Amino acid sequence: MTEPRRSTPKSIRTRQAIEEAAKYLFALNGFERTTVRDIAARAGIDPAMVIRYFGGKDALFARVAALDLRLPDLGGAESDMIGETLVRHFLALWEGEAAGGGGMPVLLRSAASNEEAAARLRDIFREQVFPAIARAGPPETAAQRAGLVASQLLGLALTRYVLKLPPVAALDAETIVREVGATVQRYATGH
Amino acid sequence: MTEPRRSTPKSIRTRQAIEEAAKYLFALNGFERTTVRDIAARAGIDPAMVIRYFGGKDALFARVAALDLRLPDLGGAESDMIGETLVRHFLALWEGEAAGGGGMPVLLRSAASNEEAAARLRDIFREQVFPAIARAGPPETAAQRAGLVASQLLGLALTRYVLKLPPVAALDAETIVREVGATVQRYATGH
DNA sequence: GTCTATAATTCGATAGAC
DNA sequence: GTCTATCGAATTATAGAC
Repeated sequence: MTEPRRSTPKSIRTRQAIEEAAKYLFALNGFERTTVRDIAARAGIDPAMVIRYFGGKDALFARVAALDLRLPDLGGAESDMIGETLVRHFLALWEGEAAGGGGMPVLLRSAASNEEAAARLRDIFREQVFPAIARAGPPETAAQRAGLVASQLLGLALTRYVLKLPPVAALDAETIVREVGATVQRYATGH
Repeated sequence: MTEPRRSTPKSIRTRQAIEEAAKYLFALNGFERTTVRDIAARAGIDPAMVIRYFGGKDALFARVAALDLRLPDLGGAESDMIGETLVRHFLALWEGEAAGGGGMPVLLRSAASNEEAAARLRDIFREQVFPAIARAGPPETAAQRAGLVASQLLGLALTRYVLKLPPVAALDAETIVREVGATVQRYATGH
Protein backbone atom coordinates (compact mmCIF):
# COMPACT_ATOMS: atom_id res chain seq x y z
CA MET A 1 0.00 0.00 0.00
CA THR A 2 3.00 2.33 0.16
CA GLU A 3 2.21 4.32 -2.94
CA PRO A 4 4.99 6.38 -4.42
CA ARG A 5 3.50 9.73 -3.51
CA ARG A 6 6.85 10.93 -2.26
CA SER A 7 8.40 13.12 -4.90
CA THR A 8 11.86 11.69 -4.92
CA PRO A 9 13.89 12.53 -8.01
CA LYS A 10 13.72 8.95 -9.20
CA SER A 11 9.96 8.57 -8.74
CA ILE A 12 9.38 11.76 -10.70
CA ARG A 13 11.46 10.48 -13.55
CA THR A 14 9.66 7.14 -13.55
CA ARG A 15 6.26 8.77 -13.48
CA GLN A 16 7.12 11.04 -16.36
CA ALA A 17 8.56 8.17 -18.36
CA ILE A 18 5.31 6.21 -17.94
CA GLU A 19 3.15 9.17 -18.93
CA GLU A 20 5.27 9.91 -21.97
CA ALA A 21 5.26 6.29 -23.14
CA ALA A 22 1.52 5.98 -22.53
CA LYS A 23 0.74 9.17 -24.41
CA TYR A 24 2.83 8.00 -27.36
CA LEU A 25 1.36 4.51 -27.54
CA PHE A 26 -2.27 5.49 -26.88
CA ALA A 27 -1.98 8.06 -29.67
CA LEU A 28 -0.36 5.54 -31.99
CA ASN A 29 -2.55 2.51 -31.42
CA GLY A 30 -5.58 3.62 -29.42
CA PHE A 31 -6.66 2.40 -26.01
CA GLU A 32 -7.55 -1.19 -26.81
CA ARG A 33 -4.40 -2.14 -28.70
CA THR A 34 -2.06 -0.56 -26.18
CA THR A 35 -1.01 -2.90 -23.40
CA VAL A 36 0.43 -2.09 -20.00
CA ARG A 37 3.37 -4.25 -20.97
CA ASP A 38 4.02 -2.14 -24.06
CA ILE A 39 3.96 1.05 -22.03
CA ALA A 40 6.33 -0.37 -19.44
CA ALA A 41 8.73 -1.64 -22.09
CA ARG A 42 8.85 1.74 -23.79
CA ALA A 43 9.34 3.50 -20.46
CA GLY A 44 12.13 1.09 -19.61
CA ILE A 45 10.57 -0.08 -16.37
CA ASP A 46 8.57 -3.02 -15.07
CA PRO A 47 4.86 -3.50 -15.93
CA ALA A 48 4.05 -3.67 -12.25
CA MET A 49 5.22 -0.09 -11.84
CA VAL A 50 2.58 1.19 -14.24
CA ILE A 51 -0.15 -0.25 -12.04
CA ARG A 52 1.58 0.92 -8.91
CA TYR A 53 1.93 4.52 -10.04
CA PHE A 54 -1.43 5.02 -11.70
CA GLY A 55 -3.68 2.34 -10.25
CA GLY A 56 -4.57 0.74 -13.57
CA LYS A 57 -4.75 1.13 -17.31
CA ASP A 58 -8.06 3.03 -17.21
CA ALA A 59 -6.80 5.55 -14.69
CA LEU A 60 -3.61 6.08 -16.66
CA PHE A 61 -5.63 6.74 -19.80
CA ALA A 62 -7.83 9.27 -18.02
CA ARG A 63 -4.70 11.03 -16.78
CA VAL A 64 -3.04 11.12 -20.18
CA ALA A 65 -6.18 12.05 -22.13
CA ALA A 66 -6.76 15.24 -20.17
CA LEU A 67 -7.05 18.00 -22.68
CA ASP A 68 -7.26 21.74 -22.58
CA LEU A 69 -7.99 23.17 -26.00
CA ARG A 70 -6.95 26.65 -24.84
CA LEU A 71 -9.37 28.15 -27.33
CA PRO A 72 -8.76 31.84 -27.95
CA ASP A 73 -11.51 34.28 -27.09
CA LEU A 74 -13.65 34.67 -30.19
CA GLY A 75 -15.97 37.19 -28.62
CA GLY A 76 -15.87 40.92 -29.10
CA ALA A 77 -16.60 42.21 -32.57
CA GLU A 78 -17.76 39.48 -34.96
CA SER A 79 -14.52 39.53 -36.86
CA ASP A 80 -14.32 37.89 -40.26
CA MET A 81 -11.19 36.15 -39.06
CA ILE A 82 -12.87 33.72 -36.67
CA GLY A 83 -12.59 30.80 -39.06
CA GLU A 84 -8.95 31.22 -39.91
CA THR A 85 -8.09 31.89 -36.28
CA LEU A 86 -9.77 28.69 -35.14
CA VAL A 87 -8.18 26.55 -37.83
CA ARG A 88 -4.75 28.01 -37.16
CA HIS A 89 -5.19 27.29 -33.48
CA PHE A 90 -6.16 23.68 -34.11
CA LEU A 91 -3.28 23.06 -36.48
CA ALA A 92 -0.84 24.42 -33.92
CA LEU A 93 -2.41 22.26 -31.24
CA TRP A 94 -2.10 19.12 -33.33
CA GLU A 95 1.29 19.68 -34.81
CA GLY A 96 2.95 21.07 -31.71
CA GLU A 97 4.01 17.95 -29.84
CA ALA A 98 5.45 19.70 -26.84
CA ALA A 99 2.32 21.58 -25.80
CA GLY A 100 -0.36 20.14 -23.55
CA GLY A 101 -2.26 19.29 -26.71
CA GLY A 102 -0.74 15.83 -26.74
CA GLY A 103 -4.05 14.55 -25.45
CA MET A 104 -5.69 15.28 -28.78
CA PRO A 105 -4.40 12.36 -30.86
CA VAL A 106 -4.84 10.11 -27.85
CA LEU A 107 -8.53 10.91 -27.61
CA LEU A 108 -9.36 10.82 -31.29
CA ARG A 109 -7.62 7.48 -31.81
CA SER A 110 -9.47 5.90 -28.92
CA ALA A 111 -12.86 7.57 -29.07
CA ALA A 112 -13.94 5.56 -32.09
CA SER A 113 -13.98 2.27 -30.21
CA ASN A 114 -13.94 3.33 -26.57
CA GLU A 115 -17.13 4.77 -25.14
CA GLU A 116 -15.34 6.39 -22.21
CA ALA A 117 -13.03 8.25 -24.57
CA ALA A 118 -16.00 9.28 -26.70
CA ALA A 119 -17.80 10.62 -23.63
CA ARG A 120 -14.73 12.64 -22.70
CA LEU A 121 -14.63 14.11 -26.20
CA ARG A 122 -18.28 15.11 -25.88
CA ASP A 123 -17.46 16.79 -22.57
CA ILE A 124 -14.66 18.76 -24.18
CA PHE A 125 -17.01 19.85 -26.93
CA ARG A 126 -19.70 20.96 -24.49
CA GLU A 127 -17.36 22.75 -22.09
CA GLN A 128 -14.89 24.31 -24.48
CA VAL A 129 -15.99 24.38 -28.12
CA PHE A 130 -19.66 25.17 -27.66
CA PRO A 131 -19.20 28.24 -25.43
CA ALA A 132 -16.55 29.68 -27.74
CA ILE A 133 -18.70 29.31 -30.85
CA ALA A 134 -21.85 30.47 -29.10
CA ARG A 135 -20.44 33.97 -28.74
CA ALA A 136 -19.81 34.24 -32.48
CA GLY A 137 -23.45 34.33 -33.56
CA PRO A 138 -27.10 34.27 -32.52
CA PRO A 139 -27.72 32.19 -29.35
CA GLU A 140 -30.64 30.24 -30.81
CA THR A 141 -28.42 28.60 -33.44
CA ALA A 142 -25.39 28.15 -31.19
CA ALA A 143 -25.67 24.37 -30.88
CA GLN A 144 -26.03 23.81 -34.61
CA ARG A 145 -23.20 26.18 -35.46
CA ALA A 146 -20.86 24.59 -32.92
CA GLY A 147 -21.77 21.11 -34.15
CA LEU A 148 -20.99 21.95 -37.76
CA VAL A 149 -17.68 23.49 -36.74
CA ALA A 150 -16.80 20.33 -34.84
CA SER A 151 -17.73 18.12 -37.79
CA GLN A 152 -15.27 19.95 -40.04
CA LEU A 153 -12.41 20.32 -37.56
CA LEU A 154 -12.58 16.74 -36.29
CA GLY A 155 -12.90 15.54 -39.87
CA LEU A 156 -9.75 17.42 -40.73
CA ALA A 157 -7.95 15.87 -37.77
CA LEU A 158 -9.22 12.40 -38.64
CA THR A 159 -8.21 12.47 -42.29
CA ARG A 160 -4.91 14.31 -41.80
CA TYR A 161 -3.49 12.80 -38.61
CA VAL A 162 -5.25 9.50 -37.99
CA LEU A 163 -6.14 8.07 -41.40
CA LYS A 164 -3.34 10.02 -43.05
CA LEU A 165 -5.29 10.35 -46.27
CA PRO A 166 -2.50 11.30 -48.69
CA PRO A 167 -3.99 14.46 -50.26
CA VAL A 168 -5.06 15.79 -46.85
CA ALA A 169 -1.80 14.94 -45.11
CA ALA A 170 0.09 16.66 -47.92
CA LEU A 171 -1.78 19.96 -47.68
CA ASP A 172 0.36 22.83 -46.46
CA ALA A 173 -0.83 24.75 -43.43
CA GLU A 174 -1.68 27.95 -45.28
CA THR A 175 -3.94 26.16 -47.75
CA ILE A 176 -5.79 24.51 -44.88
CA VAL A 177 -6.17 27.79 -43.03
CA ARG A 178 -7.59 29.42 -46.16
CA GLU A 179 -9.90 26.65 -47.41
CA VAL A 180 -11.11 25.11 -44.16
CA GLY A 181 -11.03 28.51 -42.48
CA ALA A 182 -13.67 29.78 -44.89
CA THR A 183 -15.91 26.84 -44.02
CA VAL A 184 -15.47 27.25 -40.28
CA GLN A 185 -16.11 30.97 -40.62
CA ARG A 186 -19.44 30.30 -42.31
CA TYR A 187 -20.43 27.61 -39.81
CA ALA A 188 -19.40 29.62 -36.74
CA THR A 189 -21.14 32.85 -37.67
CA GLY A 190 -24.13 31.36 -39.45
CA HIS A 191 -23.68 33.21 -42.74
CA MET B 1 -10.58 -29.89 -43.76
CA THR B 2 -14.16 -30.32 -44.97
CA GLU B 3 -14.97 -26.65 -45.36
CA PRO B 4 -18.62 -25.75 -45.70
CA ARG B 5 -18.40 -24.61 -49.31
CA ARG B 6 -21.45 -26.63 -50.19
CA SER B 7 -24.44 -24.32 -50.31
CA THR B 8 -26.86 -26.31 -48.28
CA PRO B 9 -29.82 -24.35 -46.98
CA LYS B 10 -28.56 -24.60 -43.44
CA SER B 11 -25.00 -23.53 -44.23
CA ILE B 12 -26.30 -20.49 -46.07
CA ARG B 13 -28.38 -19.46 -43.11
CA THR B 14 -25.46 -19.95 -40.74
CA ARG B 15 -23.10 -17.95 -42.94
CA GLN B 16 -25.55 -15.09 -43.25
CA ALA B 17 -26.21 -15.10 -39.52
CA ILE B 18 -22.48 -14.79 -38.84
CA GLU B 19 -22.02 -11.98 -41.33
CA GLU B 20 -24.98 -10.07 -39.98
CA ALA B 21 -23.86 -10.41 -36.37
CA ALA B 22 -20.29 -9.46 -37.25
CA LYS B 23 -21.38 -6.39 -39.19
CA TYR B 24 -23.54 -5.25 -36.29
CA LEU B 25 -20.93 -5.77 -33.59
CA PHE B 26 -17.95 -4.43 -35.55
CA ALA B 27 -19.96 -1.31 -36.29
CA LEU B 28 -21.03 -0.98 -32.66
CA ASN B 29 -17.77 -1.66 -30.87
CA GLY B 30 -15.01 -1.64 -33.46
CA PHE B 31 -12.63 -4.44 -34.35
CA GLU B 32 -10.66 -4.73 -31.13
CA ARG B 33 -13.58 -4.84 -28.70
CA THR B 34 -15.56 -7.33 -30.73
CA THR B 35 -14.79 -10.96 -29.93
CA VAL B 36 -15.46 -14.09 -31.92
CA ARG B 37 -17.48 -15.28 -28.95
CA ASP B 38 -19.72 -12.22 -29.11
CA ILE B 39 -20.34 -12.72 -32.79
CA ALA B 40 -21.16 -16.39 -32.32
CA ALA B 41 -23.48 -15.67 -29.41
CA ARG B 42 -25.39 -13.08 -31.40
CA ALA B 43 -25.61 -15.41 -34.39
CA GLY B 44 -26.86 -18.17 -32.15
CA ILE B 45 -24.12 -20.63 -33.09
CA ASP B 46 -20.83 -21.93 -31.71
CA PRO B 47 -17.65 -19.80 -31.75
CA ALA B 48 -15.83 -22.57 -33.59
CA MET B 49 -18.18 -22.13 -36.55
CA VAL B 50 -17.06 -18.56 -37.05
CA ILE B 51 -13.49 -19.75 -37.54
CA ARG B 52 -14.63 -22.64 -39.67
CA TYR B 53 -16.67 -20.50 -42.04
CA PHE B 54 -14.36 -17.52 -42.41
CA GLY B 55 -10.93 -18.75 -41.39
CA GLY B 56 -10.44 -16.26 -38.57
CA LYS B 57 -11.44 -12.94 -37.10
CA ASP B 58 -9.26 -10.92 -39.48
CA ALA B 59 -10.65 -12.61 -42.58
CA LEU B 60 -14.21 -12.14 -41.35
CA PHE B 61 -13.55 -8.45 -40.83
CA ALA B 62 -12.13 -8.08 -44.32
CA ARG B 63 -15.23 -9.77 -45.71
CA VAL B 64 -17.67 -7.63 -43.76
CA ALA B 65 -15.80 -4.36 -44.32
CA ALA B 66 -16.08 -4.59 -48.10
CA LEU B 67 -17.67 -1.38 -49.21
CA ASP B 68 -19.04 0.00 -52.41
CA LEU B 69 -19.91 3.67 -52.08
CA ARG B 70 -22.00 3.55 -55.27
CA LEU B 71 -21.18 7.19 -55.90
CA PRO B 72 -23.43 8.80 -58.48
CA ASP B 73 -21.84 10.14 -61.64
CA LEU B 74 -20.94 13.77 -60.97
CA GLY B 75 -19.61 14.35 -64.47
CA GLY B 76 -21.44 16.07 -67.25
CA ALA B 77 -22.27 19.71 -66.76
CA GLU B 78 -20.67 21.18 -63.62
CA SER B 79 -23.97 21.44 -61.87
CA ASP B 80 -24.31 23.58 -58.79
CA MET B 81 -25.99 20.64 -57.14
CA ILE B 82 -22.91 18.46 -56.75
CA GLY B 83 -22.51 19.25 -53.07
CA GLU B 84 -26.09 18.57 -52.08
CA THR B 85 -26.18 15.46 -54.23
CA LEU B 86 -23.07 14.03 -52.56
CA VAL B 87 -24.24 14.81 -49.03
CA ARG B 88 -27.67 13.33 -49.70
CA HIS B 89 -26.04 10.21 -51.06
CA PHE B 90 -23.83 9.83 -48.01
CA LEU B 91 -26.69 10.34 -45.57
CA ALA B 92 -28.73 7.67 -47.34
CA LEU B 93 -25.75 5.34 -47.29
CA TRP B 94 -25.25 5.79 -43.57
CA GLU B 95 -28.80 5.77 -42.41
CA GLY B 96 -30.05 3.02 -44.70
CA GLU B 97 -29.12 -0.14 -42.84
CA ALA B 98 -30.39 -2.52 -45.45
CA ALA B 99 -28.19 -1.33 -48.31
CA GLY B 100 -24.69 -2.60 -48.92
CA GLY B 101 -23.47 0.48 -47.09
CA GLY B 102 -23.41 -1.39 -43.82
CA GLY B 103 -19.66 -1.57 -44.19
CA MET B 104 -19.38 2.15 -43.58
CA PRO B 105 -19.79 2.29 -39.80
CA VAL B 106 -17.71 -0.85 -39.53
CA LEU B 107 -14.77 0.78 -41.25
CA LEU B 108 -14.93 4.16 -39.56
CA ARG B 109 -15.21 2.63 -36.10
CA SER B 110 -12.21 0.43 -36.66
CA ALA B 111 -9.98 2.58 -38.87
CA ALA B 112 -8.99 4.81 -35.97
CA SER B 113 -7.07 2.07 -34.20
CA ASN B 114 -6.65 -0.61 -36.84
CA GLU B 115 -4.10 0.06 -39.55
CA GLU B 116 -5.57 -2.51 -41.91
CA ALA B 117 -8.97 -0.85 -41.71
CA ALA B 118 -7.34 2.55 -42.26
CA ALA B 119 -5.56 1.24 -45.34
CA ARG B 120 -8.83 -0.07 -46.70
CA LEU B 121 -10.42 3.34 -46.17
CA ARG B 122 -7.57 4.96 -48.08
CA ASP B 123 -8.16 2.49 -50.91
CA ILE B 124 -11.83 3.38 -51.04
CA PHE B 125 -10.94 7.05 -51.17
CA ARG B 126 -8.45 6.55 -53.99
CA GLU B 127 -10.62 4.25 -56.06
CA GLN B 128 -14.05 5.77 -55.54
CA VAL B 129 -14.04 9.28 -54.05
CA PHE B 130 -11.06 10.73 -55.89
CA PRO B 131 -12.20 9.81 -59.42
CA ALA B 132 -15.70 11.12 -58.78
CA ILE B 133 -14.47 14.48 -57.48
CA ALA B 134 -11.78 14.79 -60.13
CA ARG B 135 -14.37 15.20 -62.84
CA ALA B 136 -16.02 18.11 -61.05
CA GLY B 137 -13.17 20.57 -61.48
CA PRO B 138 -9.71 21.24 -62.90
CA PRO B 139 -7.47 18.13 -62.90
CA GLU B 140 -4.47 19.87 -61.33
CA THR B 141 -6.40 20.50 -58.09
CA ALA B 142 -8.26 17.18 -58.05
CA ALA B 143 -6.34 15.66 -55.16
CA GLN B 144 -6.73 18.69 -52.94
CA ARG B 145 -10.43 19.06 -53.75
CA ALA B 146 -11.14 15.38 -53.10
CA GLY B 147 -9.18 15.50 -49.84
CA LEU B 148 -11.14 18.47 -48.55
CA VAL B 149 -14.43 16.80 -49.47
CA ALA B 150 -13.36 13.69 -47.57
CA SER B 151 -12.37 15.72 -44.51
CA GLN B 152 -15.87 17.21 -44.29
CA LEU B 153 -17.87 14.08 -45.09
CA LEU B 154 -15.87 11.79 -42.80
CA GLY B 155 -16.00 14.45 -40.09
CA LEU B 156 -19.77 14.52 -40.41
CA ALA B 157 -19.92 10.73 -40.14
CA LEU B 158 -17.56 10.72 -37.17
CA THR B 159 -19.41 13.33 -35.15
CA ARG B 160 -22.93 12.20 -36.07
CA TYR B 161 -22.71 8.42 -36.06
CA VAL B 162 -19.63 7.44 -34.06
CA LEU B 163 -19.13 10.10 -31.40
CA LYS B 164 -22.82 11.03 -31.49
CA LEU B 165 -22.07 14.62 -30.65
CA PRO B 166 -25.54 15.79 -29.52
CA PRO B 167 -25.98 18.87 -31.75
CA VAL B 168 -24.73 16.99 -34.82
CA ALA B 169 -26.74 13.86 -34.15
CA ALA B 170 -29.84 16.01 -33.70
CA LEU B 171 -29.55 17.82 -37.03
CA ASP B 172 -32.31 16.98 -39.46
CA ALA B 173 -31.33 15.67 -42.87
CA GLU B 174 -32.40 18.72 -44.82
CA THR B 175 -30.31 21.07 -42.67
CA ILE B 176 -27.28 18.88 -43.20
CA VAL B 177 -27.87 18.71 -46.95
CA ARG B 178 -28.10 22.49 -47.10
CA GLU B 179 -25.24 23.49 -44.77
CA VAL B 180 -22.72 20.74 -45.43
CA GLY B 181 -23.78 20.56 -49.07
CA ALA B 182 -22.65 24.15 -49.59
CA THR B 183 -19.25 23.29 -48.16
CA VAL B 184 -18.84 20.17 -50.26
CA GLN B 185 -19.95 22.09 -53.33
CA ARG B 186 -17.20 24.64 -52.79
CA TYR B 187 -14.56 22.01 -52.06
CA ALA B 188 -15.52 19.77 -54.98
CA THR B 189 -15.61 22.45 -57.64
CA GLY B 190 -12.83 24.66 -56.28
CA HIS B 191 -14.85 27.85 -56.07
C1' DG C 1 -22.47 -29.55 -40.19
C1' DT C 2 -22.30 -28.75 -35.42
C1' DC C 3 -20.61 -28.71 -30.91
C1' DT C 4 -17.53 -30.06 -26.71
C1' DA C 5 -13.26 -29.64 -24.95
C1' DT C 6 -9.12 -27.63 -24.81
C1' DA C 7 -4.66 -25.87 -26.54
C1' DA C 8 -1.73 -21.80 -26.73
C1' DT C 9 -1.40 -16.94 -25.92
C1' DT C 10 -1.92 -12.77 -23.92
C1' DC C 11 -3.97 -9.68 -20.97
C1' DG C 12 -4.37 -6.71 -16.42
C1' DA C 13 -3.26 -6.97 -11.89
C1' DT C 14 -1.17 -8.72 -7.34
C1' DA C 15 2.05 -10.60 -3.74
C1' DG C 16 6.21 -10.49 -1.79
C1' DA C 17 11.40 -10.55 -1.84
C1' DC C 18 15.09 -7.28 -1.92
C1' DG D 1 11.19 2.10 -5.03
C1' DT D 2 11.91 -1.73 -8.07
C1' DC D 3 11.59 -6.17 -9.86
C1' DT D 4 10.56 -11.45 -10.06
C1' DA D 5 7.13 -14.55 -10.28
C1' DT D 6 2.68 -15.59 -10.96
C1' DC D 7 -2.40 -15.59 -10.71
C1' DG D 8 -6.91 -15.58 -12.89
C1' DA D 9 -9.44 -14.29 -16.64
C1' DA D 10 -10.02 -13.58 -21.36
C1' DT D 11 -8.73 -14.17 -26.02
C1' DT D 12 -8.19 -16.73 -30.85
C1' DA D 13 -7.92 -20.96 -32.79
C1' DT D 14 -7.74 -26.12 -33.21
C1' DA D 15 -8.78 -31.25 -32.65
C1' DG D 16 -11.92 -34.61 -32.66
C1' DA D 17 -16.42 -36.78 -31.24
C1' DC D 18 -21.11 -37.05 -32.89
